[in-house]
Amino acid sequence: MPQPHDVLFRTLADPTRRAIFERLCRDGDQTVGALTAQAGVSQPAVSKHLGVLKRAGLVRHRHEGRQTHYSAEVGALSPLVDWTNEMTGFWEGRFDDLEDLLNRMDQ
Amino acid sequence: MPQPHDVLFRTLADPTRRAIFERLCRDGDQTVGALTAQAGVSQPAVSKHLGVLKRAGLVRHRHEGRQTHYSAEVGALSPLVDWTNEMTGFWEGRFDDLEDLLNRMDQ
DNA sequence: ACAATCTATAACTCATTGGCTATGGGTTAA
DNA sequence: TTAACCCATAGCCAATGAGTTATAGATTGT
Repeated sequence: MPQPHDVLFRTLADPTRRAIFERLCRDGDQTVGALTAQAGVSQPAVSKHLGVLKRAGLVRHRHEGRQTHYSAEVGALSPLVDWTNEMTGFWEGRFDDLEDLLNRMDQ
Repeated sequence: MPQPHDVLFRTLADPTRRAIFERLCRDGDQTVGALTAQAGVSQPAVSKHLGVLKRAGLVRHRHEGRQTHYSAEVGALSPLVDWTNEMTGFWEGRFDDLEDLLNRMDQ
């Protein structure tokens, strides 16, 4: 029942977690250790954030030896884009309605 | 120091608050009473959410007699759009790099 | 003036959650 | 095998924040 964009908003609301996602978008594939090195929080905290990001569909992971590589799944952001388009679209819709009204008043 | 999109993510993370904003986008100008009628929470809760939305720049308000009208400020969403574009843009950037590399290898 | 109405604020409670340390499971190196 | 390393999970704590009721301020109606 939670809409797709709901999970995204909740997941990306935390600055630390969003920073991890941004890093993955910018620099691509990263190990947990590399992410921890610049996250400013402990490794378990990073792992937890990665778990949340994964359940939101925002990251994928693959095991390589004893380390895990995570990468961003940018396509998962589309519900967010859709939502913003919808919100601004409503406004344009009302603008069109106003135009229609004015046109009809002209005649 | 908080980036503009940070406030937006935090503000829109709450479902009740986001629903209020969506309502304002869809149906335009609304009084606190009208918003409370369909929010599923108490009037003080709605007022609080409106306060948060206002501090985020997402709504404007005007007083009309003893009631307050709120309206959506859709333009305030642009940092969100910019952020998503940036995230997907990084990915395209890496894709372009790959293309460049392949082109150079062709020659 | 008084009552009714609308909104905002105050004070409080409770659930959520982001952080930590400790530890276990799995993998590579000595 | 033993040690060192990487990551995930468990368990705990403290801060945040969304909700409530109570109430004050401001406006309209009687």
